[in-house]
Amino acid sequence: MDITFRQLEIFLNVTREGHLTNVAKQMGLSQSAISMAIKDLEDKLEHLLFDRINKRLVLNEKGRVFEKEVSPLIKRLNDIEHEFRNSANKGIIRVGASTTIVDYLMPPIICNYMNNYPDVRVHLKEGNTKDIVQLVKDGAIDVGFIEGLVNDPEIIKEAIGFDELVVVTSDVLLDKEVYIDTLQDRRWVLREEGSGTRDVFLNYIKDKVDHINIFLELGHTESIKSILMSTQCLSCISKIAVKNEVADGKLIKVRVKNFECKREFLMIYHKDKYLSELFNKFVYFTKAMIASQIDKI
Amino acid sequence: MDITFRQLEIFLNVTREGHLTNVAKQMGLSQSAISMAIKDLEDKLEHLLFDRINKRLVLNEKGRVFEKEVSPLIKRLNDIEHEFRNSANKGIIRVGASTTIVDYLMPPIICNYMNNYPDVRVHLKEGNTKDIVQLVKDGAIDVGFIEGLVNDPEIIKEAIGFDELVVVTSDVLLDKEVYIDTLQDRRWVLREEGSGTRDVFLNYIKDKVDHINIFLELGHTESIKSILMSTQCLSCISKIAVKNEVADGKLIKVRVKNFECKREFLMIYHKDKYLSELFNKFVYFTKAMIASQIDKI
DNA sequence: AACTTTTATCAGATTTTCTGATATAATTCA
DNA sequence: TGAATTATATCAGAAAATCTGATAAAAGTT
Repeated sequence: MDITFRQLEIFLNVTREGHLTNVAKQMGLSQSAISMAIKDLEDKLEHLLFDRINKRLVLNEKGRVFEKEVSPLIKRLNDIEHEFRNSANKGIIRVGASTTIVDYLMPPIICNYMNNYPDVRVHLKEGNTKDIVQLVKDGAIDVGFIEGLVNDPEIIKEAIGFDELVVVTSDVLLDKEVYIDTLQDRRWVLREEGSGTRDVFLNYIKDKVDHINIFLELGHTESIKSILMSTQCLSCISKIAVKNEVADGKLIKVRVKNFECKREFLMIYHKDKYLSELFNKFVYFTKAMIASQIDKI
Repeated sequence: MDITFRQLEIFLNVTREGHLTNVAKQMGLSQSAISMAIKDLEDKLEHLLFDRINKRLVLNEKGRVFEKEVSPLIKRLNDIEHEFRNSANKGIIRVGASTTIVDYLMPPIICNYMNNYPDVRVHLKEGNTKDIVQLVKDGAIDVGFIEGLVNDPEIIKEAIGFDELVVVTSDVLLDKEVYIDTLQDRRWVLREEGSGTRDVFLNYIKDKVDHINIFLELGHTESIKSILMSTQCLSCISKIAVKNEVADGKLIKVRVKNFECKREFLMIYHKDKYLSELFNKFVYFTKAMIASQIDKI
């Protein structure tokens, strides 16, 4: 019904050889198979491609353009097929990560990974924990890194490290030991609803304080840090996110008594995900890198 | 045994649709046919291309690169096939022509033809009559234009116009009526052996003179003209070749009495040549152009 | 829990492709 | 010149590939 790959290969061989018989031998087929394949191709294209001159088939004016146009494509397709078969380290991996991880852990990891696997492209998607879980469930990403909790029968999760949320501010008066309830009426800047960081914090303190004064909600940790540095607000965000600012003295880690707000970083993927060599290597590499990143803090 | 065009098309459709069932409907095939085609492709490539997540097939990290690489090639192949079928005016025509025709008739014709048929490439080969005949017999050129005679059962020939050989010089003393035998001892510059022009001239005068003083033999008509203009030698070459120089007074056409050395221009092609629409149009166009060119002289 | 939807797989039907024999046509050789 | 050789074309039937319809399996929906 349609032109086949095979016919094009036979065509190109005949083009090169000029003799059906040679091509037949070369390809381990009968002469009649070659003859019929060429005829069929000509029928389908509605033009003769060869002039039958003496005992040879020579490309005619139409066949020449066809050869010229088709030949590089077939070569390329053969290359792709061959290359694809023996290239375990080639692919396009889609990764999703929630905000803190995207901003503070992933960039150096991806960068390092891509240096080690130059034929793998990594697409990085950002989203809150809920978004990332949904993307994994849809198969829109291969693997997700999240800060929150999941509980879904479709999803396989692996803990890859601990994170700690700390209370920070630029108010020097708070550079001392305090109890959390003495802070509950100060102006707090938190991440927007749906954020894992926010949920974990609010969940953790709900037994310790009866309310908290949420003054501002922002989508990005970086914006929160900017606000903190220019006002006397407080926030509770990942230790990793404020590592540099605390070291430089731009922000102060408030020493809240009995406050140990930890959470896990999780790697998640779909239970039906086929674990290709490439995928496994990526996961292995990334887990190792994240562990070493966390250790540094 | 090998990956087929069909499988790649099915693969790309599944890629787009995500559902085998939809693709099956779309392509008018059963769902199992699609399923088996995909499985077979995966087997041949030795990698899974899709993750089977819930009721859908979603590209995995390997499938994504394959899709990215293969998709443009398949699109291009489909385009070529479609375009080729309905493009009567596209091709690569190989033309051979002997020296005089190549130099003085073909250039404007080819140029004009290519303006009218922008999708046809013309390859022009030069050679003496014998060479051109052999190229036609081998099918290495589609059509030849020659000045000499042929007689070969394989070759179809058509007269396309008359040419006249004239005696020319820059010696002003010869601007008068003369007999050929009064010139035989002057210095003649002729084309090399094997040239149609030379053969026709020598054959024509062999009954009129007993010898001729060949002073110099050159491969190209233009070189002969250069020599003529800087010495007082004579030559006998095509009227067409010296048209401009005679008009400008740079060369003189010697009025030799009883000298009418004519020959035919022939168009030749192989008897087994398939006369495609494109070929016929080219031949028609070229014949008309040559006739009009010759008329101008 | 029953129904629906979707993919996977199997055996057999269908279609395509290939083979082996033969026809045709031209060239080479005796 | 005529026989042998060499090449392509074509045909009928064999072999292989592809497709269908039925059924299984698995998950979502009602």
